[in-house]
Amino acid sequence: MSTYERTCLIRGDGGRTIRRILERIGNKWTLLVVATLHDERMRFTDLQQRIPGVSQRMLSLTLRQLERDGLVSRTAYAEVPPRVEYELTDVGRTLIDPAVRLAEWAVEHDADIERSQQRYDARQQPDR
Amino acid sequence: MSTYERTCLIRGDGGRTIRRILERIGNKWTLLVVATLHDERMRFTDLQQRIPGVSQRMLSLTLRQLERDGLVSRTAYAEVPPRVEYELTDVGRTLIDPAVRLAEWAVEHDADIERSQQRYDARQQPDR
DNA sequence: CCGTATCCTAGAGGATACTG
DNA sequence: CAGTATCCTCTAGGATACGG
Repeated sequence: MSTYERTCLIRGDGGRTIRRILERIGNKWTLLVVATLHDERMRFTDLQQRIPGVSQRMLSLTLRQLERDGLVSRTAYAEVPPRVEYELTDVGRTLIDPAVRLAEWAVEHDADIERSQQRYDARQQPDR
Repeated sequence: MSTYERTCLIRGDGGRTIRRILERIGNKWTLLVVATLHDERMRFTDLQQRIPGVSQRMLSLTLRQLERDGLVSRTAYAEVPPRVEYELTDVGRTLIDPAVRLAEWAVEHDADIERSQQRYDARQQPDR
């Protein structure tokens, strides 16, 4: 597959594909939830503890969306107190690899980018 | 590198890395601009024509951010009328591969996800 | 031709309180 | 324990108009 063909995956349909995926995973908590669930089933509270800063509301919304998309499965046990466990589905697991690639890119180029920003800002705003 | 270690790239620092990259490329037009520039230098107007739906304002903002991050270089020629050309930098080019992986994932699983959503919605909202 | 300035709106996401 | 409900704020992004 040529570079050109591969790039067409991004802009082929006027960007609809890439935009859909970014709407899905581009929000604040989705990839964090997926990564945290990567190797074990987990309860709501466990997730909240392992994902620093997430509120009940946002965790709930994120899980609901992931469940709707079929990336996460939810199992409720009829117990008292209630117990609910979440885990990645097979499809959900396939998301980890591309997500990690992106994270690798980020780690690898973070310093470059920060330096570039500083140079840019220094040039643009020599005042103050 | 184990799956566990790779996943740590995502949540290792409390998600800061993945969030930074998503703030960078998770917006509406960035990846589209990068993909469009993948193989040739291009003028502002060319970009606008090849990216359906982008406004002057958003294209301008997106290019400015990409320039600041060092992913795109901007060359202005002192002519009348003015001519400005944009192209990917070396760092910018390295973003294409992980972005394409993500797009591949999207294409591959889009149908699955849509079916899952329909089943979910049918279960949740049998009313109306 | 290549932008910036201004104004506006929808929705993402936080804080807090309440419930089966 | 595992969530909803409510309220609020802030900003991404669209529309439009203007300027070098």
